[in-house]
Amino acid sequence: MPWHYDVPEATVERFTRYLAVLRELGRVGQETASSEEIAEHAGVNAAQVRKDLSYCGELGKRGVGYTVADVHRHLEGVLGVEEEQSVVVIGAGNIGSALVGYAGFRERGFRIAGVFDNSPDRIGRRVHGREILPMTRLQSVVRGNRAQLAIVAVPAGAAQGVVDALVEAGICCILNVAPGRVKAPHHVVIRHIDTTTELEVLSFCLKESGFKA
Amino acid sequence: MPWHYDVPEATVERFTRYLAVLRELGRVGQETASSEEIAEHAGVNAAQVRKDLSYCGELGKRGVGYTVADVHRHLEGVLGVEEEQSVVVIGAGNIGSALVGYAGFRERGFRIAGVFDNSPDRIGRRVHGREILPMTRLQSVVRGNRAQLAIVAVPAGAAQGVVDALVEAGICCILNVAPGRVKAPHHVVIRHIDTTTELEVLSFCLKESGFKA
DNA sequence: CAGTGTGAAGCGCTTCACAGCT
DNA sequence: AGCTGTGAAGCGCTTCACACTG
Repeated sequence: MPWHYDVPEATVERFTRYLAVLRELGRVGQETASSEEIAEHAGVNAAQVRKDLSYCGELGKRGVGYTVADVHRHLEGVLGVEEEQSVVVIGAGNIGSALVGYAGFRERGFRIAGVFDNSPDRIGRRVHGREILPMTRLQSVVRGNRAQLAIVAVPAGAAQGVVDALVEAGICCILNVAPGRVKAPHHVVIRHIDTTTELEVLSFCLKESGFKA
Repeated sequence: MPWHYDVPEATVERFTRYLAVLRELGRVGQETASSEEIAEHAGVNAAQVRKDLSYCGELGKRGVGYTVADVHRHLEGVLGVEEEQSVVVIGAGNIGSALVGYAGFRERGFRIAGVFDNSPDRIGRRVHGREILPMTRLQSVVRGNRAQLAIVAVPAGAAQGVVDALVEAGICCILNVAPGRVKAPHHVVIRHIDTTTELEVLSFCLKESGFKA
């Protein structure tokens, strides 16, 4: 994988959008696309698309555009989703269970390797066909599946402990769906999803009509 | 509400974090806090906290710090969550149902005014004690509850139609939990949550250890 | 003094504009 | 001619540094 310099986080986030756009264009049989066209679908500026894609080398043909299949494959490589990635989910409450049942993961290259919880009520039960495992099994499942990603979907108060356990088990990329921040060593990357926070921002937008998001 | 100029979106997002920090500090009975302390808990720079809070006017006392209860109340006002906001949820599948059952909304000032779906299998059933309503009831529920916020949790293909219906019903702030982008008139604010996208970004981080998020 | 409020510097992302391929 | 790739300008957010104040 020819990888040059450091890519802005914002660019990586757009990569995921471009990937979705190209997947769709490929599905309808389109062979090439201009930066203009990709930009249109992704909802960004065309120069932005060109600059972003240029991080991957010179993928386009001048006077022609980009080869859909080509760029698609390339972005999959850059994002590391050419082959299936194993993910563990911690927390089998409402949200954890919903995520386990979410078909979109599989379609986009993520396989759920295990679902964990520490509540005796839940351990042993099944969600969407998968047995809920005790946290004591975490390390062996992570290793057995070479899982590198984890989703934390537990109550706020339990999140820090879960993150610690994940780090201990060798996970270094974590998606935290619990509200509130958690601490982790520097080499661990944590991203947050907080639905309530999003609602609060939208609520702000209500008063501030001059606000554009 | 003394509101001056345009606030950067990044600042609004941090407001939600400060609010959480202050709520917690208030809960443990702390009366004042310095920008340093707030910054520590929120995981940002102290100067950032001061600059952000200065958008609300001069809330702090020099040589002392900020009055916790004061700033807390002020931020609630700025975010428009001093009093309960009604939210409608569209889509009663895995994720929509999980959100309806999520206690965190209520605690932070959001009340679910109605859950909708267009599947005859689901209409009339209950999720977490609430009856699933047909989309035909949307407009009257929105009006009856003066709902201004909506969460869309339907399959990607159905999202655009749902958004159109919401706009038609008078909603202008939408949280889209469905993958993919949707179009809406300029005055409508849409924010997106896409768990798979977050996983893709994390997957990128796996290869790029020089990447900091 | 301790800690806020803020102009100014710093920095990184976005957009422009155009040279350079095909 | 058409469209990419990219240096440079533009712009907005973050951080610094310090005047100012209780």
